[in-house]
Amino acid sequence: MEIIARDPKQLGIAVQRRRKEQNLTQGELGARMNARQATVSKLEKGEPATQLQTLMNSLAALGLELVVRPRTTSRVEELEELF
Amino acid sequence: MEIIARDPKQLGIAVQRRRKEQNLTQGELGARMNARQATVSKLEKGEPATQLQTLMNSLAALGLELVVRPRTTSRVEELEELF
DNA sequence: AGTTTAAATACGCGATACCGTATATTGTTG
DNA sequence: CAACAATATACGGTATCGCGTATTTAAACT
Repeated sequence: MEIIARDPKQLGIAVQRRRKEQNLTQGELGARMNARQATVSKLEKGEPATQLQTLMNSLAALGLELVVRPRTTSRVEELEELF
Repeated sequence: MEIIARDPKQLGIAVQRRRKEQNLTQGELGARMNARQATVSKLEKGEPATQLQTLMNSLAALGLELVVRPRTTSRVEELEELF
């Protein structure tokens, strides 16, 4: 399932959802990414100062990846670039 | 254009590519996201300790968004989950 | 209700972000 | 090659991470 994330909070939700799908606790996920349970907690809560490394490690541990793409405008999928 | 990012470095590359497409300097992008040119520089270089906030602000300023999805396995696009 | 498991918080610590400001490098162009 | 533009680094300062360790809430289950 794809989740669009435009802020740290949505990223946290995506991580949490996936973690639960795999029936992992924060502690177990933390163990797989060499982070503490408390760190996973903050990440899932959408702490904006979380480090990129922490996010990417969690995604790797959960078998997720990111795609960077132009913002979709929901309505017109193919909106033209400014140039 | 979509860019798959599995680590901070690839994220930095995605940001930089987009910034150049818009003919912006690091300083100009920084101004749009309330960050210093030096911060943009580190982000684009893939500094792993960069904060999520910094990344998300840059994406917003560039009209980009993230999609979180299961890792693609390149070969067999539809590989089954363990359960 | 009471016990156990999980998640959210806390304290001190070392490391590093990002800030303002500034400079050193590197690139580009005439 | 000179001159300017852009990027990479640097210094002191404040803030916060993530760490180890631990505790406090909050959930879940018998």
